[in-house]
Amino acid sequence: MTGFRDIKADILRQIASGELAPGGLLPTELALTEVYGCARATVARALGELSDEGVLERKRKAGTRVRTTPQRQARFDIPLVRLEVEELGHRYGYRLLSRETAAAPVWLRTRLDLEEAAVALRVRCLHLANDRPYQLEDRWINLAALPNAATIDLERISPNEWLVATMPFSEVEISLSAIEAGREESDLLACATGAALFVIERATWWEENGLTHVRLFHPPGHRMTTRY
Amino acid sequence: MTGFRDIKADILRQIASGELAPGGLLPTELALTEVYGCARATVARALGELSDEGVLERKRKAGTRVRTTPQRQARFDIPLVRLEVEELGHRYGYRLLSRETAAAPVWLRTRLDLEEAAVALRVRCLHLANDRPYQLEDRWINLAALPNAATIDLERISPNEWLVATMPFSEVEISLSAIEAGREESDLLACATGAALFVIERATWWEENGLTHVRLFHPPGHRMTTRY
DNA sequence: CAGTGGTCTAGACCACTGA
DNA sequence: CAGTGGTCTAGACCACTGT
Repeated sequence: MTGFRDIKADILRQIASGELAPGGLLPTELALTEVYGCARATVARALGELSDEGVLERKRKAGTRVRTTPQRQARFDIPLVRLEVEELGHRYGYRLLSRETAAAPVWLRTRLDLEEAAVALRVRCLHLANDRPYQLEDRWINLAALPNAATIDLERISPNEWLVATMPFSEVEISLSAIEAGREESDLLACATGAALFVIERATWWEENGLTHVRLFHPPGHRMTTRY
Repeated sequence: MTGFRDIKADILRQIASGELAPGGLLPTELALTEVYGCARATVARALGELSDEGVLERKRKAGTRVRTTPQRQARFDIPLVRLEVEELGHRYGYRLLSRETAAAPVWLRTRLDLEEAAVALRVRCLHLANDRPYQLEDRWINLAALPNAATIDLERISPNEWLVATMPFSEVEISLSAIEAGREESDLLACATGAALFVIERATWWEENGLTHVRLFHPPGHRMTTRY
């Protein structure tokens, strides 16, 4: 019995072993049904998935080729902080640092495409693993889009968690970078001023309306890892 | 005509609008064929893809549910440095810094599961964008697995590029982090000592054999971004 | 054990695109 | 314009798993 997984595995094997060179042309789907003794839909699924994964390149009439430079993609899971901490076997803790309503600063308006008069809720909080700082969250919420946010009891539930449960989103932009810890960040994260922090930045929209922007700071040594 | 994309879009819309609550149960595939007026395979494809994307959760007999905490995944493309630079509209440059053969240090042997006597080629080079440092590459290549590496003209082609064209791989681990620039890194990347560098680390195996390990350092301000 | 998803088949029509 | 992939249909059998 030849399943679509078998076909994928066989093609990957052929690429690895050199039988299929980068840029090389594969047989047509119809020809492959005879090679593998299965229906065309099965071959189509195998090739289609390999194409999605960036291994193959498919064009009508031109056929299916092995990508010359395999489009490597790294997929990272972005779980809730709480679950991430618990997954590590640590005790999760949460502390609200500050919460204030203010006019949205220019950079935020630019980033989320907000109106000039936009008002935002700024929340800063700390996520702990075994009582040690794990992640510092600095969030801005567009109150025009999410008026309920103003009434949430943020002492008990983190904005992260509330938003995930509440908010639909249509578009997300995630950005990773490194930054030197300022005086404040180093205090809160219990590290040296000037230390290298790993920063995850996320902006979220719903139907063209900017909803929220958050910067998540991790203390030195933090790693985001994926394997495939 | 109802295609699988239409079905996906409609389900996402229902989740966003609240018609389908997190944890909520969807109708069975068979029931949905009547809702959308299409074959079961079409519904199956739509639900299957949403499941792969982490929006839905499917179990036999139990049915299909909306994930309570949407398993958000961020996909980042990891292209060849040269292409990445050219994509930005900059002129790509490359400079070989050093190249030496040495016994593999302990951390490398541990990381790649190498034998005690393993010998490695260490290559350090700099990738430039418009003559300014863009990425510092510090690579170790396991010569037992890739003996050809010793004979490559690394003045002309970067190890990155050579490996992509030459090397099949079965397993990759990518790790992102932030690190303070040491004296050497800051010199080469034209930034201050102690500046926060964004680091991409990648280890590659082929059939249980460690092939190469590389650390890619980016100067302050560098961002890795994705949108979906 | 019965209901649900997971996969496959054989056939069909269409859209795109290279020759 | 002809060949290729992209998608759909109607039907089938199976594997898993909750009841």
